[in-house]
Amino acid sequence: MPFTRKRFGKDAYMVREGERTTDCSVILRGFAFRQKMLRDGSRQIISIHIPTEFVDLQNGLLLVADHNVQCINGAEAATIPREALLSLAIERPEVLRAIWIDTLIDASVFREWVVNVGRRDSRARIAHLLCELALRLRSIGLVHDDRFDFPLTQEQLADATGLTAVHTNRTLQSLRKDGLIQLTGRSLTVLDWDRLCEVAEFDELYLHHSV
Amino acid sequence: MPFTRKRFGKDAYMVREGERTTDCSVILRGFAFRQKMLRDGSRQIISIHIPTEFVDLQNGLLLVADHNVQCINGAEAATIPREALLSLAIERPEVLRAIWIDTLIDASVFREWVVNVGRRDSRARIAHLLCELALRLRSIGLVHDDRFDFPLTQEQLADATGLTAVHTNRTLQSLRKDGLIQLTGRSLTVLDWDRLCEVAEFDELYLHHSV
DNA sequence: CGTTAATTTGAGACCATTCAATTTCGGTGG
DNA sequence: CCACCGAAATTGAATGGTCTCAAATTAACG
Repeated sequence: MPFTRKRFGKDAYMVREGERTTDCSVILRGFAFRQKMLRDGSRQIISIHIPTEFVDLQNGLLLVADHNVQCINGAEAATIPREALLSLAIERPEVLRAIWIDTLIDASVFREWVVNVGRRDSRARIAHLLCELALRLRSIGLVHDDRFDFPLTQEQLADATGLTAVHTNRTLQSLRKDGLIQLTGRSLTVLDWDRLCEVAEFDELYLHHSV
Repeated sequence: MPFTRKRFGKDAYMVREGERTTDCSVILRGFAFRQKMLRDGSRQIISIHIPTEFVDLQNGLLLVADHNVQCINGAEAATIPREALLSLAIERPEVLRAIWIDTLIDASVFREWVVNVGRRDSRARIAHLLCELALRLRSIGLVHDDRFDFPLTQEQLADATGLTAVHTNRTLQSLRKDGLIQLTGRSLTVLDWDRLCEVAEFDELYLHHSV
């Protein structure tokens, strides 16, 4: 399948809202997130994406991007022209199936994020985001001894959880004080997985890892 | 295509979280919504669905439901066995394309809801939900003179916007006082579409109606 | 009509925000 | 290697939007 390898610098945009879409990208290295900006300058991060994941599969059929995709500390991606992906999907049903499942799981994650920002308090919100990220990173082998790379700044974490940076800071301190996590620099260690899940009311069903 | 016509009573569950899925349903009459319950009894409504829409297309490939689907004031749906839908999709690429687009737009709506509950204040949240619903209802001809059927109770509206019922009530009053909407019984009239959109910071791009 | 569900109102408390200042950290050049 | 710099993290204090709880009013329904 034809693809182009692309490098993105720190905080670079991979897709911009309103742009006509032409291709889909898989992250090869680094992290990215989807986000929307509001007029007052505030930002909502909608999902975080890790290597091996598509960040914009919807570009396969939707002609205009409805949100931004931004990478975090520089990333590398494989960009595939829309037509190449579509024709492969039509030729090989198992590819189509995989793509569709990916889309469906994406949607499931979005639903859980609605619940997260809509109904959980600040501790649970942040804990939930960490649980999700830990599990997804584990599935691609990027967690070692309950420790993984956590590239988000506290401001970005705030934008992902619908909180302010200040309150995110205080909430993280609260989680640390309780011995749930350790967060230094860009490295996060889950000290007590069970209690973290408990605080987050985390149920991994929505990730559909078994499918 | 084989399907069963099903009737659902007031507040009846069409799909339950954790259940093994077997089929997909299209709403023929009435409204439904997707929701998740938290342990403390609080509920987050994730999306609202109107006639002609699939409520659980993800059941085509995901084997376990990750959320509940509940109808509002009684509804009627056409239930299609998973296999029938899948084999039709494989036979006829244009059907598959339509199904995939539907899934993608669904996901786009979820993303916008994340933004809504994550970053907008109570007035904007409710206004935004109303704008979205009005536009979608208009596209199937259910809006007349800027008036449409609004079946949600204030408690359900609260669960959809991540607010409490009390605060939803006060916010609705505020929108009424400003002459933006009229809401009596189960009938909603948009009195000033432009200003309502303004309050909501509504941009219909994410609905992808042109695709 | 009677009964329950839904809406409305009031008052007080609290979680999260805002704004501003300070400290720490990571990177860069002298 | 250290001084410097900007970004990120942290702290404090005051404000405010939303919540909680409880009661009263209105609407819906058999």
